[in-house]
Amino acid sequence: MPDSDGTTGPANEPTLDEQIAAYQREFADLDPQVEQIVSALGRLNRRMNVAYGRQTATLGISNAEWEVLKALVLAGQPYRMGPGDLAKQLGLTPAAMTHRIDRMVAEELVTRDRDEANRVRVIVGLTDAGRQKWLDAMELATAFEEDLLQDLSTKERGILGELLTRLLVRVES
Amino acid sequence: MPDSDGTTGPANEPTLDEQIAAYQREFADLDPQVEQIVSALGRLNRRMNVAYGRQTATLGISNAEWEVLKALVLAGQPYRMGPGDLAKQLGLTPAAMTHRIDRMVAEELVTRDRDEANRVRVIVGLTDAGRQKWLDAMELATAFEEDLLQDLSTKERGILGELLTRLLVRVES
DNA sequence: GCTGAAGACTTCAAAGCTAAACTTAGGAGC
DNA sequence: GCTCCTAAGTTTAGCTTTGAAGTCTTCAGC
Repeated sequence: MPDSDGTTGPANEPTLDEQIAAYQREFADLDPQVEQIVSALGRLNRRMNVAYGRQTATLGISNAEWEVLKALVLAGQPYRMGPGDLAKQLGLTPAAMTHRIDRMVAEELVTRDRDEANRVRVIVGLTDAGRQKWLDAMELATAFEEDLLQDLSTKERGILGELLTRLLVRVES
Repeated sequence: MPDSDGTTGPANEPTLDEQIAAYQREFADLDPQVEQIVSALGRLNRRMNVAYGRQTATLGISNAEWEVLKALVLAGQPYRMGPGDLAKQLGLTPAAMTHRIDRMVAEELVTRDRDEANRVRVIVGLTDAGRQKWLDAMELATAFEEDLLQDLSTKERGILGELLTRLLVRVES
């Protein structure tokens, strides 16, 4: 759902094809095939994050908070992690994690306790309300994702997943 | 380049497979195929942005500034756009655009002038130095992207590009 | 059992973003 | 040719994140 009305102004965002053509004009040795993949990845992701943002907003949380809930659920029962590990997974500084946890504790999505066995450490735990928020968000997200992939057959989905995973393996190793 | 040394601490980021398995445990009606695609997309994009960030940093600019340069080049000769149109393309508020242009004018990457034909409007233009930065960044970026796709054959690249484009069309229309 | 050092947050100051109020130029209606 | 309205940017206040400095455990060595 972009501003599909052409009435907004003179400069609409170029289409993917226009974008690639323009880059080729400006940078001669560009591989259009590579550019198509990379640009599509970037644009897709931006659109998806906007969509997720709209969904989490209807639940009264932010995408940032949703990320924390995801990490805690991912950790599995009993849904506990240290702030440092959370920060690493989310790609944040420890300072940002401290503040984010502050807010989420105030909203009662998570708890923060000192680890009695090792009082340097802190343990962040998911509350029931937090787990429920994650479930609600998951419901919305999976519906959106299914809709996104609607035009792809099961076979095509398999191929796409496999190709993306190979790229990911290359970047993460 | 993640923290591939396991020495960093107890909680390493789960692999994609572990992540999907965990979500399935916690959310029964999850389609693993869909989840693989969506999660791979998200993780890929995060890694890529980190990589781009390292590259632009070596050129003395930020990813944010690079985005502005890209938009101006994309507009084509004579590389001029209004702040409002820039903001729309980059997904920023006009306020953020004002500040970002302030910084880039100070760094002499762009110019800001009032449109004499319509004095409500402002015109942001690319300087020669700005265009050169874009070229330098493009050089680094294409090398990285080619490396990222190294394991995919030409045919596989074509398939991937086509599938991603179909998803993008669905989200952008 | 003291002391120094390392580790795990937290605090503080500064950068960048958003939302909302404000300023100014251009047009429409009378 | 005023007056109101709209559009385009800018300014301001508040929030989130970062980087650096600070605090408080724990542990290793003596």
